[in-house]
Amino acid sequence: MTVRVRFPPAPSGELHVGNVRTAIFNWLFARRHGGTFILRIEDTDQARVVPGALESILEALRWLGLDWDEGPDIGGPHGPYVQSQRLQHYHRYAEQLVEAGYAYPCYCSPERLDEVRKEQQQRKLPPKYDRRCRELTEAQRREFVAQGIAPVVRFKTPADGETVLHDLIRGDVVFDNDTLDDFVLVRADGFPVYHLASVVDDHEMQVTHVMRGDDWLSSTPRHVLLYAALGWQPPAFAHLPMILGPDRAKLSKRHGDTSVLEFREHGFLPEALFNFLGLLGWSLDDHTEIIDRETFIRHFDLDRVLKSPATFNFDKLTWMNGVYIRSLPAEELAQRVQPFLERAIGREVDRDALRRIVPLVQERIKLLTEIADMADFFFVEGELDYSAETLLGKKWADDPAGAAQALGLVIARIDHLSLWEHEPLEAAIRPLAEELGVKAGDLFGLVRVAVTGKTAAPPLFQTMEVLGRQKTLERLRSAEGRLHSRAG
RNA sequence: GGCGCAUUCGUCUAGCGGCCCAGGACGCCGCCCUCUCAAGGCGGAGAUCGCGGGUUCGAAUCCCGCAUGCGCCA
Repeated sequence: MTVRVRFPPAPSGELHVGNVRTAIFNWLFARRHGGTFILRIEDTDQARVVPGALESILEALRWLGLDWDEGPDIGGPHGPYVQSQRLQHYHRYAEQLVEAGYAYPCYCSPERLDEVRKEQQQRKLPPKYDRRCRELTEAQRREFVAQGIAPVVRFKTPADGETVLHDLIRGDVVFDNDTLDDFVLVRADGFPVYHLASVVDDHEMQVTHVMRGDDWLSSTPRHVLLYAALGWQPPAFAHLPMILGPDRAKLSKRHGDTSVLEFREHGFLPEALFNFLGLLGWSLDDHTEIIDRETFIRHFDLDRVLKSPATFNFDKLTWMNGVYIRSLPAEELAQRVQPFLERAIGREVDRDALRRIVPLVQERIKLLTEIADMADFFFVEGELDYSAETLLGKKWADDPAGAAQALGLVIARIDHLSLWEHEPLEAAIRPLAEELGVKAGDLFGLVRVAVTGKTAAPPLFQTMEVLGRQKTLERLRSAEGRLHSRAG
């Protein structure tokens, strides 16, 4: 049997990291077993459909490198892959269920259902439909039809017995049928409810494994019952542990920036997010943390999926992102970082210049966005923005004249260097510290602020090399000048 | 309220009866390297394995209760 799995997002908002972990596990399972990964759009709840959401979901999946074999945009042998375009399928089976006595039309008004529910709550009973329309006579039914009441279709849940769910991750889970409701299959507006639509689609699309969040576990007995009533073989079920926010509640938009595309905006690499999410609820062994896509595919399986939920650990993701950034070829990192830098400084940057800068910052950034803070000074024209206090630091705070003199000497030493590279630069400047009777670090610190405007920056001499003779000297003279005017 | 699921360092996890008075990773702390910041190296603190009963020569690992958390149903 060849594996067929699906990922069914609702186009009601952006794809968030909790959902996408489910997509990753499904994708991995399909790729591991040479199976098919199906993308299906569950938009039967039309009121919740958000314009543009579908496109952004597809974009997020593509960004993470999750490709699908059948789906709304590419079609496939079991299309269409959008539920709102499949209504006739659901109606056909709903009718079949009614005719076979497994379902019935219900004409109860929302008001009546509300009253029933309230009364049950008062009597501390579980809220359940009281099944009043289950045994309507033909005459009563005709009467409702004559009144023009649009019915919902309800499933006739067995009053007793139990339904067993064989879950690949949690084992057998048993539900008493009397705790189940006569749930709605088709709403009054003719749209099917999730349970019907997903069962029908999973069957017609020949899905072999339903892997979804744990939050669906409680509704699965309904699905099992539906499969039986329709005379179908149910797929295998695997309920994945959920991802929690810092407050240990199911991760959602409420927890802030949880959308996949927002992670992209914040400078995370797709391969890092993929790695991190793939390790939430699954592990390769007792020590491997950095796992590339191919290794995931080679080893992923359900037997190492955990049962317990996992809290999303932002710090670890950030660390992992740094690992991936450091492992990138410089050329590639330059390419990835370019849009973030351009956005920060507000103009285009030259790729060749960036290529020379990247090696200096590569092991200093954990997020692509950090390129801005780390390298913007390379692109500043004219004066750098820093205070005299920053320039002088602790060492020179009481001796601006000394600092000015030191800068003057630095300038004199490097002004006419024949080779403007970091080694000769260092060879020219380092001995000066001893001559001045100051620690090398103190002299370098002064020069660093003069050249970069920052106290924390990439290595000084390489920075000077990349910055170039002209800009470096300009900045040193500017700093010297500021100190003179301050001292004077 | 009913039903269901889960419970190992702060967090992600290893562990499937003796190798564990519990291993790895993130984070935290210290030291080293060092021109700052990082990266890297070394070391440290951190879990009576939710609690209580069993079973067993022996339990984080098996069984039963309880507690707590979460989810679903409206």
